[in-house]
Amino acid sequence: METLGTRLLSLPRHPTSKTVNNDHDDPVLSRINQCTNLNQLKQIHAQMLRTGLFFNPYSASKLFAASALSPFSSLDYARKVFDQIPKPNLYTWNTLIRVYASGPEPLQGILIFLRMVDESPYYPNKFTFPFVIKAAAEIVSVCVGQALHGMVIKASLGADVFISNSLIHLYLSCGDLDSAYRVFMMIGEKDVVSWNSLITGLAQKGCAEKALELFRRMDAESVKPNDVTMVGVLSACTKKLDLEFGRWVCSYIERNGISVNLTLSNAMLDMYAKCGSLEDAKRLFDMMEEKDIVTWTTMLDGYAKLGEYEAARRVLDIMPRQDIAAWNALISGYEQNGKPKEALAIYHELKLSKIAKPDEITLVSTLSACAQLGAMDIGRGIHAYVKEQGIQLNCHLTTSLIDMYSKCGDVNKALEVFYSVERRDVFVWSAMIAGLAMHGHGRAAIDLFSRMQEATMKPNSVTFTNVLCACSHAGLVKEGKTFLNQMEPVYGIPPEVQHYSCMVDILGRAGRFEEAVEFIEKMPIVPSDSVWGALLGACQIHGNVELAEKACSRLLELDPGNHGAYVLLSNVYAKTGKWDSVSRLRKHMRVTGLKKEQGCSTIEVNGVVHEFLAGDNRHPLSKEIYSKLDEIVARLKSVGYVPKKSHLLQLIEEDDLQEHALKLHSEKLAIAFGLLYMEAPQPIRIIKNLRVCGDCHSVAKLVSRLYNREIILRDRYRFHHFGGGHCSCKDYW
DNA sequence: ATAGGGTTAG
Repeated sequence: METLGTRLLSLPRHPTSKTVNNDHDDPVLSRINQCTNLNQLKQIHAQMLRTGLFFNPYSASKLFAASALSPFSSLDYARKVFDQIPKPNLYTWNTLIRVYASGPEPLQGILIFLRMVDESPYYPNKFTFPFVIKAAAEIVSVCVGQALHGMVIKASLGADVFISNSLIHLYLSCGDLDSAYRVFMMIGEKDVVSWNSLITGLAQKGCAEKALELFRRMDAESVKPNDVTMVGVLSACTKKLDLEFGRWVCSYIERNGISVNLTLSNAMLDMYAKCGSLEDAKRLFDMMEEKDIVTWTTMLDGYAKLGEYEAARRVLDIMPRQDIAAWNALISGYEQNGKPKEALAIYHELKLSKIAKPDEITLVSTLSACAQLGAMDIGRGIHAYVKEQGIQLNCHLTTSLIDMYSKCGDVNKALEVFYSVERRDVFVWSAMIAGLAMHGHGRAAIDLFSRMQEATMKPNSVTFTNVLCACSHAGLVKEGKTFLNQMEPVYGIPPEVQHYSCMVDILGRAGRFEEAVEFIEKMPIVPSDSVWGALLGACQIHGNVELAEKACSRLLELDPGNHGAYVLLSNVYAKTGKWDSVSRLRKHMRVTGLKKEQGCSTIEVNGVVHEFLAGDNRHPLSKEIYSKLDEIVARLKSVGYVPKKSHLLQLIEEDDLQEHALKLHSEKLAIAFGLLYMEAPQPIRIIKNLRVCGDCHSVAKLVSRLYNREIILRDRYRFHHFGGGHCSCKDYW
């Protein structure tokens, strides 16, 4: 135990320096700077305690700085050193705040700052503020930031360019663009970092155009940009997918002799890849003498996002170290390009190989793949993994879990996740509203929207799409109108085309065609294909031939390859018995080479996803499935089921052939398969890529009664819960 | 008496 006594006893061992004037004069202090590992530093620490040198605040500050800032430092050890120092000086306090601010627990930086103000004799100085403001930026606290900004002004440090630059960074990281800009304007002598802070922050916050504008102004005011500036500018180009300007920036860098370090090369590489020029990316990649893990991952991601999966895979296989980001790039490449099965295969490979540990991003991508596929067993497995690993649910992960459970058909489980978390951002709320909406719980979705406001969470444009979608699925016309009308005046969110589409859908489903048409004519933006699609969909439900033809032709003007439009129109003709028109349409489709998108149903049994196409024999158990289907149809007919032939797109003359074609619809195969191979109380969950047809809908209702089985069917637009002969959509879809 | 702000991939 070191005591005051030891210190005094040891003092005579430093006869030449009663006060230390220069680090080089003192052999111990100069040794601190020569340490190359923690053990050496600990030996000096021990010696300083023995000799008492440690109790000189200046000497202690030197030791502490080395323990906190040197390349071999450890925060744990640094903190122990700090706690031993009886009277840390201002430099020591500042250094501790600094290391916390850029470490894993920035909040500690703020708390240390408060302790310093409270218990030390020092006032924060011009060095303190940049560190503590950095901590506030890291925890994204605009309140703490504003309080610090106030202290800066009170301390008459408002003119310090270092502090101002930190404040710009802080305000931008909290999304307060106006304040950031105000601070920027107040700086008398802006330096290159002032510009960089603003440009980089704007680029990161999705204001790419503003960032580029600022870069032009910087040029005009002849402030010389540096490499960091160019990284920010390239990042803005990347966000805008502006290859042309990106190329110009690369040549600007060359022309102006800006030093190209690894970070800047990586930013250029990312710009080329994300803006779609794999050739440029590949050329740069091959030319780069120094590559780090970011270089490899950027290249991999570029290939994966542009669908060059083999090339992406090759990069993964040859890169020096496969960290989790590399795997994530491949998984999300598949998942975002609508290849969820491939995404899951990579995830499984990752788990088996144990090369890297899945992180939140891996899980978010994989859950999204599960949601696309309706693979709930696998999704549940991931949820279990999250719990097993003690991973805290952040808002991203919460949103993904809610989305996965909703889209896999278990909205109650989604609600359970929703209620289990403490933190809910606008995405979490919106996902839950969407989940309720797609399951037809329109009222519950709207109630949740009210609760969201009670929680003072500001809705965004997506929230409103989901709320309007809820109104549509539940047939809530009046409510839908109210929400749409409130968007701009009450919430400051101008309605976009998807909101108008939802409103047309709401009016159309309710059969209020005149109103719907008038609404389209009066809407303040040009109606898109989705608006006409919504009208056409409503015409199908109500069998409105005249309007269907009009909507279809408008839709085809905007999107000539939309085969769904033909299917819907054909359905309207069939529903109203206009078989010659059906025939004409068929012929037209044949001539123009338009094919109906193939219907496909998937069902997951024990973690394996089985896929069925209409009339398909690919399944190894195909024979059993078809005989089960025969049995089902026979049993249904015995209680009076008559196949609804109007739901055929093909024009088949003979009656039994028509019936046969209907029987082969993929969702019926999946139902038969589910009845055969899924244990009784568990519901049969099916995902269909297109809208479910009326005949399959009736069959599912009857099966749910006669076989006493719950069937949950997700089609392209919503969920159908069949039970006891009824469907949750109340035959309104 | 020591020092500070802005940087790329998922």
